[in-house]
Amino acid sequence: MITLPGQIAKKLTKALRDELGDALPRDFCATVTVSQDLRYGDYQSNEAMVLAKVARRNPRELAQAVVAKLGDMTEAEVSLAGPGFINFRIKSEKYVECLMDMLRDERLGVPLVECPQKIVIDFSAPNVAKPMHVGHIRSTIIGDTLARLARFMGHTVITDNHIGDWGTQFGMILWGWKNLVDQAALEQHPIEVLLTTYKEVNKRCKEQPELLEACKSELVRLQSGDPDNLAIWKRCIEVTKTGLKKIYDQLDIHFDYWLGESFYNDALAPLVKDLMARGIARESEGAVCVFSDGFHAPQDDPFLVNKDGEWQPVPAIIRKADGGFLYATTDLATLDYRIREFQADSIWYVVGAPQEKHFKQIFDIARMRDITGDFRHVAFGSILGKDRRPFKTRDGETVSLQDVIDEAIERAARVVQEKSPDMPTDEKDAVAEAVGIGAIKFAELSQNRLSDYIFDWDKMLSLSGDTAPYLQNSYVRVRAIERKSGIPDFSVFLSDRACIRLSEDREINLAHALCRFAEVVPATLDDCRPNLLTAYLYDLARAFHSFYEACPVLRSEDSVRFSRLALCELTARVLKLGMSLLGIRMLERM
RNA sequence: GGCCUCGUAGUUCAAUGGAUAGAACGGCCCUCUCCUAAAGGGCAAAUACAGGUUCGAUUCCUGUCGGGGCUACCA
Repeated sequence: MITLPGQIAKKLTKALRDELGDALPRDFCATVTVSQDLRYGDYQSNEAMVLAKVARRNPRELAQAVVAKLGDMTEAEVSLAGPGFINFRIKSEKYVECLMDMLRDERLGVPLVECPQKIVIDFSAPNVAKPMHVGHIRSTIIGDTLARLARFMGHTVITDNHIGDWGTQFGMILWGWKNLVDQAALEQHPIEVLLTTYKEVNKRCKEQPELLEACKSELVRLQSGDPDNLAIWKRCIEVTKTGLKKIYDQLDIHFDYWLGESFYNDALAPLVKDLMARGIARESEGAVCVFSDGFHAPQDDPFLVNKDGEWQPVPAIIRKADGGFLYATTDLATLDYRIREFQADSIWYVVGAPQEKHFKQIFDIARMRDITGDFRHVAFGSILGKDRRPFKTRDGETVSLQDVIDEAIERAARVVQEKSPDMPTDEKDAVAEAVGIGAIKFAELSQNRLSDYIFDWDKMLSLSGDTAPYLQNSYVRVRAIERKSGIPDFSVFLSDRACIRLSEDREINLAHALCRFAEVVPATLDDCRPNLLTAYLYDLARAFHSFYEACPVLRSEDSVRFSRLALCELTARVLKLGMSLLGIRMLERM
């Protein structure tokens, strides 16, 4: 199935080829975009103005010629405007056809990708014994949405939670476990005790440098295989995983694998040896490093930095002078494993923007090793505090993710109590959870992925305006209409009588919005930008609410009633599917 | 110092080089005998500064000012 703008683009491409002949590149494909201002049309193309330069022709004259070549289109009325815009106003019957197609299609018109890939998505990745805080929201929620989108588009997706289960924090935890922890309390509240222990040792280390040494030696003992320390370490991971899974279940986020850093432990020494043997890595100042191989121009080289007008090496260190391995070493082993064992075509790392250089180096080392694949660092901006400075993570003042979730559900519960006091308690709880968690996810996904944003309780947990509950409410409104319509099964009812008629402005607006779903979903995944989908769904819900106020459904008759019921049902389906791609639940009542 | 990134209504955010820069919150007006008012309909309000590229710049380039990040043994 081809989207509406896709059909137009195809014909436009042909018209341009007829007009320009060989001046057009062989693989040229015209783009048709949604008009910003609906007075000009529904879709527009700027190709004439862009290509006029290449063809050395007057843009308006070229556009004129292309419009003539297009002739009468079955899809749209074509017009020419300004310096060479080609505008398309979709014919009403074409919208009707599109809506009818959607009614019969489970995918609601969204095409599958032409070349399905196997994609490993690496996201969330919290550290053991340190609970998730607001800083983990972005990776966790964006990563989950990308996984859902990619699967829906037809890719094979493997989600992998690369937890930090082998870091230097274990020195402190081990020392604390042996010297501070009350074993009885640990049995009762393992996660809380683990956290307070870590915080306490961290605090003491800052005051007593000699304690830090004790912690380091605990770490060395762990890494050299001391059975006591290994047992404690394993117990920490178990406890942490149990706690994490509770949050993930609540968020409805699940992983295919939990291959943490420790999983790659045995692969590190051979990897470094291999890199040295192949001349990719060498010793420098006692450490083993990968330096630039001169493949890139200096300004694009992730292993060089300009200092006082000269290019200085910034190697990736893969083994410390003391023999220890680092983040980069583990990531190289991880990439290796994913390509070899998972047969991945592509790996997406949903990790903050500050690590851009790290990933450039990792991907470049993969190139040096002749490992090929589509490696992407899906970066995102930082979460800032009110003072516009990065949210601090080590001052103990960070808000935990669980607190954010609890607060969101609590706020939602108050609204449910206020709006629907007669609802059964069980349902109230379910609504509060879906609304609260939906609000968090939607707020996160509405942001431009790459911009920093300021964390604000009221904004993150807002329940009115451009938020998840606004969309959930439009779905609830449809469901209320459908319940009262007395029609038992909508899929049967709608397939029996194929007729939609659009006359009111608000019906046409709604129809337009519904048909756009098919083009928005692929675009969202192409750029890894969930905010395209949230913005679209909000637009759709707005069109629906507006339609709902002006166009009575159940009180209208015959074909109008049928037509409006069909619009309602399609709105519900698009909203439900769209929100499910964002990992947000819809409700029958609220 | 060098490199990267960001500066948009009072506030928080949008806008593949496109036409009159969109929303939300907050502010000010309206709308519940009517399918859930968690809603709808209005009003006021913004591209840091200075140049350049072109039919056209919030977007690309240069410079200035300001925030953040990175810049060899943390992850």
